[in-house]
Amino acid sequence: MISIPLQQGSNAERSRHRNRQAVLGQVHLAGTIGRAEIARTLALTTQTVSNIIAELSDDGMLIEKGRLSVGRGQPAIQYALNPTGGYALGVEVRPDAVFAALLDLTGQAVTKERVALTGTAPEIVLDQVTAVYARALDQVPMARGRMLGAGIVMPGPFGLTGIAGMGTDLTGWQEVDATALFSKAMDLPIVLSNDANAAAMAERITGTAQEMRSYAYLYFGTGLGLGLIHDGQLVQGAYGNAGEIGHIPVPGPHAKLEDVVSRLSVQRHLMNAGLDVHDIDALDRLFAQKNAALMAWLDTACDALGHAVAIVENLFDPQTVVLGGAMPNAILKHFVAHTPLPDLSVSNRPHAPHPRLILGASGRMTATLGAAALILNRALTAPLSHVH
Amino acid sequence: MISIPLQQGSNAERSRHRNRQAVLGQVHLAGTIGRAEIARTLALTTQTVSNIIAELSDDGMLIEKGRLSVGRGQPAIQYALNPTGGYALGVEVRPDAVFAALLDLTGQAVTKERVALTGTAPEIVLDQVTAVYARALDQVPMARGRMLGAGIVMPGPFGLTGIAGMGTDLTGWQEVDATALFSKAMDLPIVLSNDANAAAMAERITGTAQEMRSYAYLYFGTGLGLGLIHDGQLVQGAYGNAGEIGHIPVPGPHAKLEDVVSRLSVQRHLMNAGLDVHDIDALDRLFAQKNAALMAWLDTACDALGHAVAIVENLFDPQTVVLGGAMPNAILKHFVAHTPLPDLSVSNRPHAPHPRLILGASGRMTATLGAAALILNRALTAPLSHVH
DNA sequence: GGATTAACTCAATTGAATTGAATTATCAAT
DNA sequence: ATTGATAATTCAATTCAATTGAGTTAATCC
Repeated sequence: MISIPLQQGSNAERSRHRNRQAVLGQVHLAGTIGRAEIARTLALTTQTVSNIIAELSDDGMLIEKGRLSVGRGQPAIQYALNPTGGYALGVEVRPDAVFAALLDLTGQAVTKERVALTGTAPEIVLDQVTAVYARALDQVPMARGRMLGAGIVMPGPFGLTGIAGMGTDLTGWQEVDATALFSKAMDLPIVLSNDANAAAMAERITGTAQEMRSYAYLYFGTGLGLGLIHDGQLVQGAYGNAGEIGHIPVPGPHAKLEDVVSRLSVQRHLMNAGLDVHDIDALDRLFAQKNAALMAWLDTACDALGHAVAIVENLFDPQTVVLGGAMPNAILKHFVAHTPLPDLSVSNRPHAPHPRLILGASGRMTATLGAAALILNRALTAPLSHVH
Repeated sequence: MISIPLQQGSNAERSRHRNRQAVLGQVHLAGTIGRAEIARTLALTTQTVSNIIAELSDDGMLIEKGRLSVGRGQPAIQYALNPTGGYALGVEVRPDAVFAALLDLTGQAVTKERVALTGTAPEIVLDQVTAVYARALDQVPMARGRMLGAGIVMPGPFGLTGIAGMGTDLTGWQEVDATALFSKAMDLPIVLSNDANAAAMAERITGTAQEMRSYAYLYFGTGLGLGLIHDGQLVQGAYGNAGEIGHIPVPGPHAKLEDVVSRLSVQRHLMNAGLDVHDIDALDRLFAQKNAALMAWLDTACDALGHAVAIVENLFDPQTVVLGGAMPNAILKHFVAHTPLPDLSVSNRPHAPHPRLILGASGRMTATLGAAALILNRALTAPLSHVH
């Protein structure tokens, strides 16, 4: 059950599928909305939308939310996503642990769990993931039979590339078809991605970028990742490894960007200052204390981040750049406030509709929640068509 | 008649339109192909494809090319694009001249023209463009009534941005809705883009990237541009200014990439060496003579280009990077052969299916032909759907 | 020469949209 | 308070473009 991009023709069945997706997407975007308005935005007739909504209500995906009177005419019956209408599992596999969360259709987490790993071999990981999935279903029996799929986040890059074997890869997984493996073990549709892509998608489903269709997300993980959303869909590249912004060369004594901007980088820097900091909370405390070593690192990192933003803006011309990831919220806020935004950029507009750099989700679970968002997005976003 | 991306539902009419596009796309891709094979790749029935092909043949878009026997069974009637079935006009507006070309449905140029400009004011440009369009229709009367649209290439960036007013913009056009203007003047669907995007699309329609759906194109223009093709469509960014790779900072004494890699850069460098070189042919002759100043510039440029390739590969993970533009072919070949490809890249694969850097179209008309390709692509490429 | 295979065609059916007419609920004007 | 305008909704009939199933044709294989 993998997702394959395919040049495919259209027929009645596939049209209906697309229209169901589009209707759900409009409801998600609006929060609550009436049929006539959906019909107008999708260029369908109200009758068609009525039929689809009846179907989706039967399936438990939508619920009525009373009537809303706007000016003259009969007030429109409002519809909203039914939270219990569908669930998505998000799983993040790290070298030392598996994080998992079960999200309802509206993107709310209904379970969260962390499981330590004794190794990263596929059998060990698979055992723990299926176990955590089973426990999630036990906690939320309603989700059984309503699972939309599972998003799996693993350290990229995927396949054999020039940056493989550099510590980011999960040992034992280089030659494995992870999608097929998880799909078989859990009997679910699987989407596989890296942390940055997942986090980027989370912003579209529940975060600060819900109304945007084109934006970039800079993700603080072990390294630095980039998630690109274009027309509401991830740009994953021809082989699924797009967004490895941490590996681009930067000016200065360091070889690559994530040597200066990443969790590993700050840990190394603090270690040189005699501080052994290994988790987000400790980092948060240091920041609250305005620790000199940390502040020095932040200065360098802000400059490098400005460089990264310059590249991303000029290459993609996004609506905005979102900053988030496995970092304390206060530090991300500091970055948003203090990163020097380049003048020489297509995004340096006199009357910009959005800030160029905004705050995204932070904390340990960001990528895990994003993994589930990859699945939810599939249910809620129809590919767009270009009309003339 | 502009192209607006829109979340839109599907109905019978729009399905048929999509299927016609997809059938034409398969014929274009294959050169000649039978109905049953098209039906298989598009997941439609042969009956449906038969009906669509009958329609397209009636419209003059397809022609029969005999039967092809492959093993057992009745040999399939082969179909090919009918060159005279549709035409696209490509227009490139430069500060000093307008270039135009009329392409038939297969991407062959049937007319080419250069018109000098006395100024860049919208009225002047519009007059010359409509005149050159009229002359093209006179030369190819068959094209009258069969025009698919016009692609217009103008110096970006579009709208007000941080890199506007830096010599790349066309004076008098900053506040103008160029698409509406051309559309009204010529009564044609218009696609507006920059030179790099257009050239990138040309490779997909007639060039070296016909079978690829995701690649990047580095374009030597006045500056250095980037065209991104993802899933067979241009990635233009939220405001249409994606691909301004020339403006990203580079290591070294220069501020930005196109200070080192571009036509302006080589001209400036040669000027410092006492050589006043202003056109492609002169540059070609210098290269043939292995001129020392030029060779020195090439060394620096190759390094910088390698830096650009590293960024593009790690951010997009494309199938390949195509190098082309308004440069002598021999020099582009030199770049392809001598640009140092970074080891630290997701594209550095042990068994790469494509070379990482390949040669694209070169010469003065590259972007002009590409402008027309933007229109042809619209007729030949259906957006893809993700099936599970 | 008969069996097999595959492309193609014809006619009937189906799925999902649209169309058009009728109904209902609200606002606005008299 | 009544009436008219407006907009959402529903019902029934229609239309569009696909699929389905049965037959025909033209090649290869044995």
